[in-house]
Amino acid sequence: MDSPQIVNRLEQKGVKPTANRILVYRLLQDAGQPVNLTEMEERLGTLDKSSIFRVIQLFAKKDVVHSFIDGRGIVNYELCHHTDTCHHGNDHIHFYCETCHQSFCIENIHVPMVTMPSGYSMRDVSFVVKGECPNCAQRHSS
Amino acid sequence: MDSPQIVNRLEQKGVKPTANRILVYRLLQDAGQPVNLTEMEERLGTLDKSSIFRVIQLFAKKDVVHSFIDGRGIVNYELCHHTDTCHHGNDHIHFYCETCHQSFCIENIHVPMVTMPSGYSMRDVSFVVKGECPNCAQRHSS
DNA sequence: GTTCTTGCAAAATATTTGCAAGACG
DNA sequence: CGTCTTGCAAATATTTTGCAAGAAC
Repeated sequence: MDSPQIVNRLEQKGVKPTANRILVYRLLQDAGQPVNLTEMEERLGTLDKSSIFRVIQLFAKKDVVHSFIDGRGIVNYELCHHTDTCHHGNDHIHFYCETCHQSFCIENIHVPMVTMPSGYSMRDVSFVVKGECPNCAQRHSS
Repeated sequence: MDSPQIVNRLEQKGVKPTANRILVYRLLQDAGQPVNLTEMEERLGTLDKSSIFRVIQLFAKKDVVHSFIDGRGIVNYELCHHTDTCHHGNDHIHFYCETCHQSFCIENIHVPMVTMPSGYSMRDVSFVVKGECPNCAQRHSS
């Protein structure tokens, strides 16, 4: 996705496309997997942590990204690929590798439906599997 | 459960029953729902945070408690009710109330089985539903 | 020129460790 | 005595906010 397309995408979501926001969007896109604030800070050396934070907060509010808590308790962000304004949360499960501390989207496994006891409202769900990712498992055995 | 029974329980799990450990165990028992470190510190005014931390770390290692990350990214602990030494993780789902920030065990909903893509190992799972608990929902409507 | 955005600094929150004193056996 | 446990202080890590300067319109 080129810059003009990112601009379109952001405007579509009601976000004014500033330079920083385009940078953050591109980072999320290039990463291809969920990233946390510290990782974003490392990869965007020029941007201040708090600027990234405010961009990503805005993205979350405007449904440009989804966020979830990884297996360590750290917030991770990923682009929302849904069209238009989606107001749903996470629909697929995530995997957290306890060796390399990376998170992965398991897009083809949807979060199973559960029916909460009456009285509980359900605004979002989070299903995180912890273990070791294929990369790290291979490195171990070799 | 009285102190002698707590002592038995701890010894059964291979934990030497010191005064602090019995206090922490009783707190978890009385709470009846998952609690985090800060809550424990508040309720055990006399115990130092780091002492509680080391007790709860030991409990987790010895499978006296299970831990999970709540909807805010904060570690919560609950007693493990399984007999003997259990080496499984969490088997039921949790609910996190975004209003009162309390966590609840939904004991009668087991974490649904999922089959990860090949190459991923699966050591633990976490299924957290976020929303509003019955108490807070009622308070809203009244 | 008014509003929005950004960068720097620092506060707030949660977790974790170092170390010396004390308890226990 | 030697080991385990505890409390205090402080380090670390992550998230969040205050504020003033700068950019955008």
